Amino acid sequence: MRQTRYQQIADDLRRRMGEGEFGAGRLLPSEADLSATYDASRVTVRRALEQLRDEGLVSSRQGFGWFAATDPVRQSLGRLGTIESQLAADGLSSERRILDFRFLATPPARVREVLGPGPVLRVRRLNMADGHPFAVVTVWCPDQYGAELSRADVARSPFYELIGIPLGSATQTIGAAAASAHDAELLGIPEHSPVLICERVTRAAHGEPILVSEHVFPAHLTEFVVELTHADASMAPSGLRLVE
Amino acid sequence: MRQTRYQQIADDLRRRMGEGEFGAGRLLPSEADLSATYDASRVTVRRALEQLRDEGLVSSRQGFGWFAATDPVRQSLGRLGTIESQLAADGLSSERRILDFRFLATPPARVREVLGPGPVLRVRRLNMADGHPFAVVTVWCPDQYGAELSRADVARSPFYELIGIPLGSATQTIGAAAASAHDAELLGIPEHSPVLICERVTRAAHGEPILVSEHVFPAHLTEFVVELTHADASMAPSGLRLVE
DNA sequence: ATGTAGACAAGTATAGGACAAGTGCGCCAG
DNA sequence: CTGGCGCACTTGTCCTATACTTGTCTACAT
Repeated sequence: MRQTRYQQIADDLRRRMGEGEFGAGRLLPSEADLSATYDASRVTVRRALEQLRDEGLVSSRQGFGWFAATDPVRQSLGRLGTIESQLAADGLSSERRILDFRFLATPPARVREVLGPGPVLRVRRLNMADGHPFAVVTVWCPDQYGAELSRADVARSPFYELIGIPLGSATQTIGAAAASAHDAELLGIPEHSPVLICERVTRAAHGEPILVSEHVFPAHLTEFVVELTHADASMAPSGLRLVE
Repeated sequence: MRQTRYQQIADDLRRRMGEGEFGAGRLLPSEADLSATYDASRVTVRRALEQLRDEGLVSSRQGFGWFAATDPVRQSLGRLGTIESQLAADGLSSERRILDFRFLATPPARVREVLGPGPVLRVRRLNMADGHPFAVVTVWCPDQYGAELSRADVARSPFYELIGIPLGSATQTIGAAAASAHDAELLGIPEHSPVLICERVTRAAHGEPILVSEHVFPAHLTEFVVELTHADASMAPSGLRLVE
């Protein structure tokens, strides 16, 4: 047994919810039904459901049942899956609208810090989910790798596939800020409303940084979920650090 | 024999783990299984596993099993340590100022969902770094565990130490919002300025949720860092999900 | 010092069951 | 048509039992 049974069931339910099988606030099958379909005891099914409840994906009412906590389409993006893959599973459009595609001789300071002083390709795009904008993404990539890419390439495929070299580790930084006028307009939210900002430095397998990306999400639409398999020795959220 | 048997086994297990045979928090074969496959006694297998435990590669729980401790997210989060330890390393003071300490007969709905309907202890505090506030923290804890705690206890020690039962996993949700008037005043920031909000459900080793906590940080002071040891198959930040 | 073999205690996961309490719905008496 | 009752079904909470796991110990061989 590689995993506990209730975790397998929780994973499967999470996946099924992600595929929209249980719609907006709809009821899930009863514990008895799930127990039968998974061929597991009710205790085990309950443990799986309770874990999903801890994650905020479902709620329950005695005598009534278990139901998806929020809108299924958005709910679909469970746990550590990626948004595009989840949307694809839903058959929903996850369109990448390219806003800007240009080579910069002198990148911003932060990008130079990571990628070095050379020229870079900067691509700015708007990610759409189900017809609505949900992220403004900017990607910086060294000239060397970006030179062979076309605007059409970038619109069609994820960036990482186009680079053509194996990726290694990445460092992801999550912060918050007030929306700039520009981002607010693109995302259809009021200026200065809160946004989540995720900066990511992706490195090649050999360790050299090859991509810097910044994702801006409306705060009311998005949140990050991190599973910690053993609780940290502190009440403070893990991974947090003070900046500047 | 140039090497001891248990060192050979430890080396082999280390190699197998390095090849990803036991990924992220997955269970290893039981001591009995390993004993059979390596044709060694259980004691010897244990010595090998204990060596790996000393190296931080695996953990174990009685009655459950051995599992790989190499979850990239958790590892990096753990490595970063807590804010308090960072402050201590910088020679800065950190203080916990208790704002409120009371028992609630009927907790908020979200807390009831996780902890159950019973009464809870709610502690609200202001975390200070170098004399400046940097977090408003609210912790909910079942009456059962909170009954023996005093206000002084909570001010002195981290909550997790006071509960006195071993902690298991946790689920951490990171989002952003505009600061409420109350939080803004406590943190010394303008109302509606962006804040990072981290909700955390901490479970005991046996899986029962025992703590719900909410941390509110000023966005300009704080960010989360997540290390991914192998880049995800998407440009989208890992762990993100859309909500409501 | 290292390894083998075995026995026992303590903890975990799961199955299966019983019962209480809450919900929704149809039926029936009025 | 309406109100109330009962029935079927649901979750919430307990219990026992079993199989399996790690933790710990003793005895013995190399």
